[in-house]
Amino acid sequence: MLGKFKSLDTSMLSALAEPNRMAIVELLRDGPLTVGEIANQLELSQPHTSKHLKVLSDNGIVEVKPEANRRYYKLRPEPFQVIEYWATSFQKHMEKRLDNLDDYVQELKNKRKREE
Amino acid sequence: MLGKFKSLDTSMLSALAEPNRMAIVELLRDGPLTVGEIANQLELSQPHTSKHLKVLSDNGIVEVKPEANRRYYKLRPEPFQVIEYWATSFQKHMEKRLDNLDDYVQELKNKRKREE
DNA sequence: TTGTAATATAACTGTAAAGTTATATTACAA
DNA sequence: TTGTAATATAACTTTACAGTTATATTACAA
Repeated sequence: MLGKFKSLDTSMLSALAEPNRMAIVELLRDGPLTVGEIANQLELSQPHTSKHLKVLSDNGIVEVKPEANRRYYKLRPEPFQVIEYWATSFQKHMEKRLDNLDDYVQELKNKRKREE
Repeated sequence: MLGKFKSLDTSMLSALAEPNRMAIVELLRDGPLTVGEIANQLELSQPHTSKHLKVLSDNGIVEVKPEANRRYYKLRPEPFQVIEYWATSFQKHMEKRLDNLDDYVQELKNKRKREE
């Protein structure tokens, strides 16, 4: 039967689904940045940026490295691995179901043939 | 340099990030269902279910097949392919950056050695 | 043709989250 | 020790969206 399936954390998805946060994440792809650098590049206010970073941080998408009075934010790789794994298994599951459907149809055909 | 990168559609992500909608999507993994069947299984009201299905439909995550006065909703495979591809490229991009960083550090070391 | 089942949609309410403004905290330099 | 730059956070306003209630639409069966 169709195998067990790990659900994807929807709060983590929500964190990524907000456009400004997605923009932050894409910025950080190229390396760690401070709050100020992020705010400048995306033309967001500092408190706004901090708030978004907190959401990303609470959901394990970024981590902080304090350095003097600056704070460097960088991406954690795990969430992206989790998402990739989820999408992959999801598709496998769908394909498998279609295969099973094929088998079922085939089975019906064979049955009919045997009864001719 | 780091290659071009296709952004992920955040509205599509938002559609998936709502818990009830994620539940609907996971239900539909196992095959098409009518609105009523989904509403029953998830214990959602009919209008509520229709509303969520509209969001999923507007974002290309499901498609409808009317049959008499029922409407069968089924998953479209594309969004999941897109998400997988996005997560994969994202990770590749990050790894590549780290490799470049390694190269850079190595370069600094060589330089220092030559200057000894 | 009337009644009913399945679904969509409009109109509304409540709440959560985005975004702003003002203030607190921390580290450092003059 | 005072001033300043970088950041966080509290308090607030506004907006978006989840969820409900009531009604409209469609297909079919009696």
